[in-house]
Amino acid sequence: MSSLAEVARRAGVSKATASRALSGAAHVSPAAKERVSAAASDLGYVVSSTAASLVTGRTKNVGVITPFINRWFFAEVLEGIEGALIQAGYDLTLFRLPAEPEQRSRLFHYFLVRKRVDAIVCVGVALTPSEVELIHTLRRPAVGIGGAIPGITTMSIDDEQATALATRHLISLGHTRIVHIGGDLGEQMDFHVHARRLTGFRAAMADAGIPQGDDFRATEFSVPGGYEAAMSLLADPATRPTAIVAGCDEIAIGAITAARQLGIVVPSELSVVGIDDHPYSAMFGLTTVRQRPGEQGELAVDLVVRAMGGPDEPLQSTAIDIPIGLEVRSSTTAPPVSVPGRG
Amino acid sequence: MSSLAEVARRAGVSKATASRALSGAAHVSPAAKERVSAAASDLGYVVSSTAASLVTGRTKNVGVITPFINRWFFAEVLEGIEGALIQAGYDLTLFRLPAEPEQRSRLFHYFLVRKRVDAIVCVGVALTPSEVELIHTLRRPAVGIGGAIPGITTMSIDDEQATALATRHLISLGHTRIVHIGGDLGEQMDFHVHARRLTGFRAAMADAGIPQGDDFRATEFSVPGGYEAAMSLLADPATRPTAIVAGCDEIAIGAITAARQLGIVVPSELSVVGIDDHPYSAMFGLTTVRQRPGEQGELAVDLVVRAMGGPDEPLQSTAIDIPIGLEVRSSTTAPPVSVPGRG
DNA sequence: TTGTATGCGTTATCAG
DNA sequence: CTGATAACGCATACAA
Repeated sequence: MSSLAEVARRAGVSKATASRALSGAAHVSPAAKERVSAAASDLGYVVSSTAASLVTGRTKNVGVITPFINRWFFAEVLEGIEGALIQAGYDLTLFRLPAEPEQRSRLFHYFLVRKRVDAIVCVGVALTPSEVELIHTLRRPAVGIGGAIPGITTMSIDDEQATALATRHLISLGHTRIVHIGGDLGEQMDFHVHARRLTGFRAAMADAGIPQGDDFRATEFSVPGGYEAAMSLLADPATRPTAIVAGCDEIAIGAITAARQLGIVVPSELSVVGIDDHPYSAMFGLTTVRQRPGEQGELAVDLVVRAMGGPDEPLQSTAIDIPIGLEVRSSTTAPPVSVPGRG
Repeated sequence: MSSLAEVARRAGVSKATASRALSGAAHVSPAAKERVSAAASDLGYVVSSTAASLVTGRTKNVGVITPFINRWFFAEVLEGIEGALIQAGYDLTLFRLPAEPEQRSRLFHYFLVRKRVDAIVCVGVALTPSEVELIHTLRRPAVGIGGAIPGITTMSIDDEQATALATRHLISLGHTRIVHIGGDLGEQMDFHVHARRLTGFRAAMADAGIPQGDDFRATEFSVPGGYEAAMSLLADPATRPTAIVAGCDEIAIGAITAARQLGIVVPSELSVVGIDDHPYSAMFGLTTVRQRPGEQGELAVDLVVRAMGGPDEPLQSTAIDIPIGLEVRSSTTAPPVSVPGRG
């Protein structure tokens, strides 16, 4: 309510020194500083960030774009971003990316562009070349999480390596009849993660010289999705695999639930491995490939904050590879019947 | 980049008419309007929201405060809020409420106060009287979700009625040995929902004249939490209950998983009912009490948007009761051994 | 219908 | 170290 002018008057100084005293940017005599702070707190003064932004050109606010809020990976990233941002003194304005191209365009050209944000963090959205160009003309640092985007700094796990790692773990245990339950290739997310995870799975199988037949089931990236897919996959004892590589932990958990329901013992009769290290995985003893989305969010904030602070050295257009690791629990073991091994 | 002045010059009009043409607020000749829009799109002009805010005093931005992002209820509410807000032309800046009092105070007195938001939506946070007072002196409409707050408009389900409804369902089926697995009363969330749900459970039991003994287990509001609690609760066949009222669906799902693991058949040997209607509930056939968090978020936005649009008629300080309903699936049935009924 | 002029609340420049 | 003063980019009251 009260303005800087009132604070200055009450402290008996000019607006300029009041501003300097409050922002702490320049040298002000201790006495003046003291009087100004006292006046400010008396009046309950708080800067108008809009006025400050108008003159500085900086908003102390970063925009986050994401297609989902209520999904584990995205929510986790968002939490990481939020924490890091508020610690760095920035606000976070949240934009959910609409699926429809027209709405999406409106987001970029109307909401994002009004000089409201100093930087942009995209999670799980593959910017189009024209969107990248828009961001560049805005001269705002941007970083992406979840996949590589030409022209901007991004970070993500290597999706092919993730399923490959999981698959090799199974193969090293002696499995050869392995099926991948992953995301629907038609309902791709922005970075083709479904396709990439399938590719990694098949590459690992091929590398091991394992012939591939009916090796893939598509389903929703959720527990019910994994449950349904596994229910049909495991129904026939004659044809069912000895191991499953799930596209994510939620699918894996659904598959384990289905197996239990069908009386199939995990891991002695069926091994299951997931990707994520979801908080629910430990309870199911799920062996999984660990990724820490929250830390990815924090790292992204580090990068944009540094880019905003420093001079105009624009963020390098690099694709950072987030390390992954295999978390071995009790959902994987050697297959029930001995199969011809390789060593 | 380009300013209104440039647009005006290019269109051959004054800044005033350019402004009027773009905002569409006042009458502008079709010809002028046409030229201005053309000039604006040629230049890729976009209003500076900070400059506009400075003069109008409105930011077209609402603040959302929530203690969690990555929990089903909160994320769901957030999605509802986000969608409604963007449709109404507002941005959403997200604040996660820190647990520590000092950080919390900083959030309110520093971040929230800088004339950045036109309104506030609190999700699952019980504002203190002084926080309510702060919001009132800011003269910003505010609405809360998740519990009643004296002095501001709030909405929530009736937590006592929710567990009471679930419990009565079980009682009507003939159960008398019922246990409530709910949240830890020590780790209360802001609105004492754990305590209120326990109260509703016990009230329903008392109303039915069922004597209560060891009738409550505290755990974490999560699948693993429900799993662990149920594992120990159900271990002894001699003492185990015939039915469980879970504090939320995730606990219920954990309990069902535990029961299956112990070879206890749901529902013939054990009935389980939850609260929420979580997307995973259908897969487990979980009978539950439905609440739609997303719709609560949308309703909250409706209210604040209306309050911002209209004159200074501040939001009524009412507590809106969100309707709930029982969703009967296959996790509940009559108890295994006949017990003395009442009718 | 249109143009002119003013002010929103700060920060930054430049003297002093 | 401090004080005037000029922007920042826009919306509006007022005059034409």
